[in-house]
Amino acid sequence: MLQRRDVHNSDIPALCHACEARHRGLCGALDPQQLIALSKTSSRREVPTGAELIGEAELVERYSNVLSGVVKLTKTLKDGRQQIVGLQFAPDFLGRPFKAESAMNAEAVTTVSLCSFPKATVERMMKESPELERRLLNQTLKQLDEARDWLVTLGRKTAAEKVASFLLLIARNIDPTGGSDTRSKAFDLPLTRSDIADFLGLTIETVSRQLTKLRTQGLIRIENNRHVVIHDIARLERRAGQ
Amino acid sequence: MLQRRDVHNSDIPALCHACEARHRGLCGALDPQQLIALSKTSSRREVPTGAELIGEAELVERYSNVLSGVVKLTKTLKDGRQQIVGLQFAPDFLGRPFKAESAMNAEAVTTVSLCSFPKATVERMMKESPELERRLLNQTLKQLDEARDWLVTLGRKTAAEKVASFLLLIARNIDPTGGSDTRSKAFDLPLTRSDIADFLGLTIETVSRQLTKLRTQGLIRIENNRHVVIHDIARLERRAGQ
DNA sequence: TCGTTTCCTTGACGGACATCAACAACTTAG
DNA sequence: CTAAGTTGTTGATGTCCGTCAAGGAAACGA
Repeated sequence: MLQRRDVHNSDIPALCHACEARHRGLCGALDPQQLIALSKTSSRREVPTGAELIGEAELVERYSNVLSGVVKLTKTLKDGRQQIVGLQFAPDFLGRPFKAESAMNAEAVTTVSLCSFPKATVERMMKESPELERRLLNQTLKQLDEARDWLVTLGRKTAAEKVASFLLLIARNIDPTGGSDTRSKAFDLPLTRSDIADFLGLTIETVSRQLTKLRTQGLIRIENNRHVVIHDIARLERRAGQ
Repeated sequence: MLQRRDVHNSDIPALCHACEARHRGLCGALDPQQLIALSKTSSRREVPTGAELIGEAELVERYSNVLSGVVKLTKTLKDGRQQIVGLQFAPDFLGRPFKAESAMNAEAVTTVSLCSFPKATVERMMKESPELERRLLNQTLKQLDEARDWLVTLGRKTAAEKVASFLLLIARNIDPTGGSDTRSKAFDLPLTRSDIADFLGLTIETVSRQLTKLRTQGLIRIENNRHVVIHDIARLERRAGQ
C-alpha cells in the first residue's frame, strides 16, 4: 500500500497519516513497521447512513476503527422491541475480539468512514504487541464504564432525565460547531427521534414531548429537528439527575 | 507463605491448591513461580453479608478474586436512587484496572470469601505475562456483554419479563442444589427483594407481585422467601421475553 | 416471654409513560 | 407540479407500575 518518507513521518503509511486512530485510537500502539504491515491488509471506506456493518456476513471476519461518524449497536427481542446498547464515535474500535459471531447489530446512523482489517492480522499483532492489547483492554474497560452508567439511566431515571442525559452524552462526544462559550454548546444530533427512543428505552412520542419541554423551558434550542443548542450545560446536568 | 511439594502439585502454594480462581479465574494464567510470588502478598478472607468492599479506603489499592458468594456493584444518584450495575460470582475479578478510585460501590450480598492482592503486584505481573492480561481482557469483554444484555432488559422488558430474566440469570450463575432434572432447577436467591428491585429498576412491591404471579401460575415455587424452584426453565425463558 | 426490627406481601390509588390517532413539514419520485 | 413516503409534533385516552398504607412472618435482643 502507499507509503512515503519525509522528515516528520518517516515510514508511516500514507493511509495512516491524518488518521485519528493513530493518535487516540488503537493504532497508536503500533510502531511504523507494524503500521505498514497492518495497512497492507487494511481498507478504508465510507458507508452511508443506515448501512449495516455487523450482521451482514462480510464484516464478521474484520475489525474496524471508526474514523468519523456514529455507529449504533443494537439488540432486538424476538417480538421486535429494540434497544441501542452502545454508540461508537471516532476513534472507537468495532468488533468483538475472541468471538466468531456477533450478538448485536451495528449500523451507521450517520455517514461513517471506517478503516478495517482482517481479524487474523489484528489477533496476531496482539500477541506480538502487549501495548496493543493494553489499549484494547482500556477501550473495553471504558465501554464497560459507559454501559454501567447507562444502566443507571435506563433503570432509575425519569423520561425527562433520560433525554437530558442523552443530550449531554452527545454533546460530550461530538465536536461542537464553533462557539468559545464554555457554558453553551451546539451540535447536530446524529440520531433520529426513533433512535433516541431506542437508546433511552422510551417511545418517540415521549422523546418528542420531553424535547419540547426542554425547549419551552429555555434550556435548549432546536433548529431543523437535528441542530441543538444547549444554553447552559450546568443547568441541563442538573436536569439529568447527575 | 505456605507451600509444599508433591507428585501432582509441585511448587503450587497451598493457599492456591483448592482455589477455583486458579482453574477458571485469572490465576490460571500464572505459572507456579508467579503463583508463589503473588501468594506472598495475597490474603484470603471471609466477609459477612453487607460488608462494603469498595468505597472504603482499605481495598482501593487492592484487587480481589471472588472465591465464593455474590458481590453487588451499585451506583447511586445524588438523591439516593440506586441501581445495581453488576453482580460478581466466583471466580470473578473485583477492581477496576488503571484507575485510582472506583466509580461504584461493591458490597457483599452473601457471605463472601475473597483472595486479594496489591494493585501494584498485579499490574507488574500483567506486563510480564500477556496471558494474564489476555484473561483480564476476556473477563472484561464478558462483563461488557452481560451489561449490554442487561441494558435490553432494563430498557425494553416489562416488570414480569424482568423478574423472569433475573431468576434465569441467578439460576445460570449459582450452583443448583442437587437435582438431576434438566428441566427444573432449585437454588437460594442471594439477593433480598430490595436488591432485586435495585437490579431490575423496579420497586420491591412490584418485584413481590411479579414473583407471586409466577408462583400462582405454577412456574416457580418459593420456600422461606429465599429458596426458589423453577419447574420448567424453557417456559420461564419464554416469560423472560427471550 | 414480649417488643423491636427486618423482610416480605397485599390492597387501593394515582401518575408517568405508552398507545392510538391526526396532522404538519420535508423529501423524493413521477 | 402533485402524490406518496418519511420524520416529527401534539392531543386524547389507557395502563403498567410507583406510591402510600396496613399487616403478617421470621429473627433478634432484653
